[in-house]
Amino acid sequence: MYLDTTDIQEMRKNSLFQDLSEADFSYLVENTTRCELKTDEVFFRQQDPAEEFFFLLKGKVKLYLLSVDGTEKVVDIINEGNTFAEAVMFRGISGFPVNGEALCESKVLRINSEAYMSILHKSPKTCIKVMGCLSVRLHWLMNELDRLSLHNATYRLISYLLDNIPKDIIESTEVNLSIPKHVVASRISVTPETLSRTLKRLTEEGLLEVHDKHIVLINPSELRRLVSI
Amino acid sequence: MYLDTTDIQEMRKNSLFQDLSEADFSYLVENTTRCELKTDEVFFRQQDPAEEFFFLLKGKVKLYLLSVDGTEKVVDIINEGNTFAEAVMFRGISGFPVNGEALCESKVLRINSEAYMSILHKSPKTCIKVMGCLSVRLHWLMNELDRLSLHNATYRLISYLLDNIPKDIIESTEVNLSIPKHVVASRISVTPETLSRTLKRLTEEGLLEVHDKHIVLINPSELRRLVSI
DNA sequence: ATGAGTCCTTGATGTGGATCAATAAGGCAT
DNA sequence: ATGCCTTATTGATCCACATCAAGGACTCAT
Repeated sequence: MYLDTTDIQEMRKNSLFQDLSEADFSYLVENTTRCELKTDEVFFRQQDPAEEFFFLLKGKVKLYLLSVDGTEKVVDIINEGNTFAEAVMFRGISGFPVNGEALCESKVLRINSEAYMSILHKSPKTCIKVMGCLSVRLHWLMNELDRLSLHNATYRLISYLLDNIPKDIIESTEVNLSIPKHVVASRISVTPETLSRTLKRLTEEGLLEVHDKHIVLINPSELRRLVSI
Repeated sequence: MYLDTTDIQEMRKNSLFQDLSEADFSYLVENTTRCELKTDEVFFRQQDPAEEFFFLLKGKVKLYLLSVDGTEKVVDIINEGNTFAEAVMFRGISGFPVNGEALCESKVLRINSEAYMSILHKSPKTCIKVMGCLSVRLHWLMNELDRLSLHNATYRLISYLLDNIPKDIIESTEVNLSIPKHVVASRISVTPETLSRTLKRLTEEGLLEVHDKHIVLINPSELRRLVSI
């Protein structure tokens, strides 16, 4: 399925495409298709040949790893307006390192990697932008590694919640989990049971209010203090 | 201190510099200094302004994070011939995300980031090489994240040991830990006590032999089987 | 409305690894 | 040699979290 005007506009906004010349961008658009995903649809798997990368127009996508016994670890949750799996194309080896699955009805653009690479070969400016994106992710991952090994479940939950609100908010704010709790659990590397209990404890301590997927952070400043200690 | 011929030769071998023209490379060399480090010498800290990145000529360097209570997590151990902290220069923000400390007497080249960036601006080919490096690191980190959250201490220790021998070796092989055991422990995110006990258990199971820093992997195939289950 | 399928919660129990503490063993300076 | 310091080992204890198991709330197809 091909792209319509609004798709193209959305795509253009992303930092990987902003700097492209009109001609290059059109060329890229010609090498891009749109694709609609149903909830729970897996649209690429670990080891699949990676001849394209993706731009999420609408919906939510989880990237996850499967271990041999079937347990899954959610590595990242992609939101609208972001690209993903773009790092794969720069490696020699082809093959996705993770699985990609839609968490709800979603629309993604599949962008041909070779087409994008040919453009990069002509535009150092874009290259440097891309490197910026890559290294931001790199540092984010390093931070994740740190959180996992240095900190406990409560810390990780609070961090996750705080990541969903602007950094300067100090009054009571609501976070709307748009994904099932068990996916959140996997994202922060705990079991659903532990997530449930941790939420309960924080509620008893007067820091949260949980109404299904709506979570009220009663005292964001106090929460920030907790994770910065 | 400035570079001598062998320094320059070593540096040239690294993939970040291989593709540079003779002129560009010379220019870079002019913007590079050498620096000798004593054991345990900290030569950059988290938040320090990052105006350069590094190439390790000789020795060993650990990159680590400190949390507020002083516990440290070794994020990576750099070996001779590799660059590090190069990802920092592509982010907008300046400031190292980790601390760097020599594990033994070491020699590093400090390469001016701005000089390298100006070369990148002219050479898409090099850009793409750099992106390759970045995404390899990205996937390596993702793998680490996976190991940490999905697997236990024994798994991580065995993986660490196996990373130090060629992938096709099947007979008994010796791994020489060139770093103190407690650094290994931090690298795989366990306490020294746990590392010690795990080594002991694997020895009792006939899989290893430990002689101080020399560890004999008696049956590499069996060890590989253990971590692939 | 009935049953089946999710998703979440709650309780009971188990365990891997951290923590605390003591001891040993190897530099290294005096 | 002596004492000191760092690294490594070993035992005892503790705790955060996983696991197992059961039940409730909700949605959806029949």
